[in-house]
Amino acid sequence: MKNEKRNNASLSTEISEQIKESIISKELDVGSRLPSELELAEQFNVGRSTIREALKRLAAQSLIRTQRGASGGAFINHIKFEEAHEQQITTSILLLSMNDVKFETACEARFALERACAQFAAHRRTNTDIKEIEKEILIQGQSNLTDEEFCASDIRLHRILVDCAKNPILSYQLAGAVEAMQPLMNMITYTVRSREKIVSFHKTIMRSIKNRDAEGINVGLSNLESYTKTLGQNLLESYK
Amino acid sequence: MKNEKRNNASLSTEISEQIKESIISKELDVGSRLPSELELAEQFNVGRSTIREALKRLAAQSLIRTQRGASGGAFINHIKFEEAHEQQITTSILLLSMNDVKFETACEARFALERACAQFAAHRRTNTDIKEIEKEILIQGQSNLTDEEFCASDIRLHRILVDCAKNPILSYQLAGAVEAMQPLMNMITYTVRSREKIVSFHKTIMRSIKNRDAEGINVGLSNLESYTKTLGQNLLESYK
DNA sequence: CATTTTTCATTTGTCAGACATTTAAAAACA
DNA sequence: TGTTTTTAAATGTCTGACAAATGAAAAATG
Repeated sequence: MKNEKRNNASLSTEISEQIKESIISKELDVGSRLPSELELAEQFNVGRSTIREALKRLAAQSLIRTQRGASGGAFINHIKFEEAHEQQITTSILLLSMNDVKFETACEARFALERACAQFAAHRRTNTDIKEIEKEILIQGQSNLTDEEFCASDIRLHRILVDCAKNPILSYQLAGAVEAMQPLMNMITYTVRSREKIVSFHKTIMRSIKNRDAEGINVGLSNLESYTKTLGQNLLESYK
Repeated sequence: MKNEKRNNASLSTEISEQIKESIISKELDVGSRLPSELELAEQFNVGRSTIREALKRLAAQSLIRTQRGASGGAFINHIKFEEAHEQQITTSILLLSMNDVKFETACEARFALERACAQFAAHRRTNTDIKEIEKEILIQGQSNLTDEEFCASDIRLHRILVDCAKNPILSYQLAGAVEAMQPLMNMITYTVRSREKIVSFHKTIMRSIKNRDAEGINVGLSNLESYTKTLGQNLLESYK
């Protein structure tokens, strides 16, 4: 771990950046323990609170986890898909809501990404996948379902769809992207309410997956896309 | 801002979570200022250092930025694509390197995502895009190029390719995914060295973009994919 | 009066020392 | 040997102090 000064950022920022680089460059192994806060403070020649603030920064990014007590300390964290996923979604949601992205743009991106796994999904879907999708479609048909429950099931369904591709990286990237756009999508389904049609699209897509018909999946997704876009447009015009 | 206690996490974690939710739920507007650290400490009934650690957590996620001096403080940050991008890449790189993802899986995901924008790229590419791609291809042909420079140009080229789709969300998601996999990819190009072939694939893809031939782009990307996979396999077997 | 300089109050950044709390290992004990 | 107690090390928190930055008000200056 080096000990140089670079820009004019705060000490705690610099220190956290240095440790971060050590982690990324694998100077520090996963699971290994950092020196105690007191030792780090001596090494970097700063106060303990400065070190603590640096460590909190790293903890916020799941780069380390801390443990209290004897033989406790800060350990290099093994980042799992779940954690990374959570973070990605939070960031993406904020990004979308703060940069007034057009609904059309978000919609286009979302379905383009989903279509990206159609080919794999058609080849690799299991019977379990089909059953799970059927389960969600059944749920979505219940008339006593709240909007929240319907949307939650919608998210699950699309996630299963993505998981059909049996590529964890694809799942990670896509699930993040799709879920991040869901708040925008929910705005639509909450207001316009068009469950029957959406469910019918889901059914079509499901049949294509069952038949291992990649092109059919793509068509189904594209249909759902244009329907969603229309809904979005109507909603927008109703505000004028 | 509420003031309840929930789980058994540390105070600073809880406080940062509470503020985070206030930001996501838009209780707090972008650009607005949080109370000063002293005021927050009083509000939450904790010491100032606890508040500071909570704020550092939020700063690490780009949710707030802090400014010193009179009328300084912590401000809700407007997250821009650039920042979110950086974070996403860091997380993804660590995720990939820590979860021993198969090269084949990463490769498949990467090119599937890139193909997702072929259709749009074919329709929307501008002449400027073409020029920029040609520029990178020229660079990649230079024989005195270091491996680092070649890889950097490779990244830029694929990023331009993605940007051809003129969908900022697609660009954000894909560029993140593609760049995160680059270290794995670099491992290949560094060792096996086969620039001529890669450049020839790039040229084919470029021609398809120029001709607005979406299918051609897909074929070109798929060819590049299978070639890259072969290289990866050879490299793996040479280690046996 | 207008402009420049100075002062000042506010706020974050850092440090030092103290105590609380947690936890694993060592020591004492039965 | 097995159980309980003690102890030491580490993070978590609080307090008070000072440094440094910074904008605004006040004062000095022409």
